[in-house]
Amino acid sequence: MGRKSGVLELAVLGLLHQAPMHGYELRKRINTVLGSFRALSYGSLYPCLKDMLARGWIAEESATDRGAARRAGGRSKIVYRLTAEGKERFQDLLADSGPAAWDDENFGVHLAFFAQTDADVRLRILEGRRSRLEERVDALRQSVIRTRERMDSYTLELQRHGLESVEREVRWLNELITTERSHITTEQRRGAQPGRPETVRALPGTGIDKE
Amino acid sequence: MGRKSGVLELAVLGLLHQAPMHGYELRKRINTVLGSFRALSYGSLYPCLKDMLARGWIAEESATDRGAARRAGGRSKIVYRLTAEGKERFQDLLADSGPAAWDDENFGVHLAFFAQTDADVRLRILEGRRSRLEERVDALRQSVIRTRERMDSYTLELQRHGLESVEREVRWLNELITTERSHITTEQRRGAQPGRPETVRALPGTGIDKE
DNA sequence: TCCGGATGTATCGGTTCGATACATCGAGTT
DNA sequence: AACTCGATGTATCGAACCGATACATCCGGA
Repeated sequence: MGRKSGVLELAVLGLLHQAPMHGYELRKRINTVLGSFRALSYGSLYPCLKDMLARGWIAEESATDRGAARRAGGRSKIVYRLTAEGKERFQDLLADSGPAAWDDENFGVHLAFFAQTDADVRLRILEGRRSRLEERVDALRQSVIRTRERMDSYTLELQRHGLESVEREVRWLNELITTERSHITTEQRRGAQPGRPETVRALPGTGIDKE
Repeated sequence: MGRKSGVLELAVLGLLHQAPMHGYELRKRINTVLGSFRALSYGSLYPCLKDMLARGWIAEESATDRGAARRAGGRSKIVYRLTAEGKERFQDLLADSGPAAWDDENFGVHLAFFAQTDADVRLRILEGRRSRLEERVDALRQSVIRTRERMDSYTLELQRHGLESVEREVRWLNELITTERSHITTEQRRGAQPGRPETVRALPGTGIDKE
């Protein structure tokens, strides 16, 4: 039913880990927060919720809302929350820093919940993602060079733009990795416990309005 | 069957417009040339080809290859080519510069075959695409500002990066538009016929290797 | 008071993906 | 010469997914 690659599950788990909420709210947040990486429709969400419910990862917090549910069936406004198993499952999925976490969809979701993992996991994912993108850059460079001159300039420009986007994302990852490394070293110097380095703040260049 | 939005059809039509080829080759080219915008699996391609065949847009050029087909069934290596109706349909789809051509998937395919259309169509599509992206930029800016401070810096950085990508694409479009406009004016000055401005060359900054 | 839009749950049809099966070919290996 | 291996090539199937839609409630403004 809601089988897929698990990325949807991770997203739901992560959002519910922050606070209990409705399916509606869940969908909205996924589409804004992870918008660039992942879109989601109700046709996927509700079956997925049903699955996770059956597996005991989440539970209904039947709020029944403002007394308006006595009508047919009786159900309305279902608030979901994480169970203990759900939290466990969330940590498991999040801590998977293997190749599965490198690719487009998975990486975005992992990054969105980075604050809930350990620094070394973050670093491994970041570096894995980077190597993945570097492979892609190589392939694209080959492709651009090969078709250069043989194609019209529009096709070329299209490919060139695609290549540049990936190159730029690699540079972005490099910044993140640098920041991450400095966090780790300062952490070790202070002898902090390796578990939850309270929400890291001040990544470089978080100013969107300087243009 | 192969209904969808027509973007797949346009891609196939466009590639066959350049040269007849196999389904296999078709898939490869779509995934490299339009790679960043559109991926395609055989599960979509072959049904689509069957449809277009039935509608008379393409035809088999039963090459039967190197005499190796007498075995079971007798078919192997099917080369497809465009029919007259196919070419017509291709021009129709390509000339559609309406809102349908603004969105992610459609735009990439249109751009890839820009050399086969008129300059004014190109300009309209480019500008439409830009306005579409500008709307998205507005929404994202709102989103970033709204969640700023209320979220951890990773989520914020994720959103910020998404926003920056779109902003950069707008800038890219601006360059393309400028180039396009200059083409139109020089064309008019020379009094060229408004039909096929032979493959435009030398878009700005086509150097990929300067880093 | 009535309308429209946001909130909210849920499903259905159709499209697409990913994996796979099957077969041939050329190149290199032993 | 036989063998393997990867690229080429056609084709399909089940599962996942999207987009549209139906239905209902709530709230604010004309």
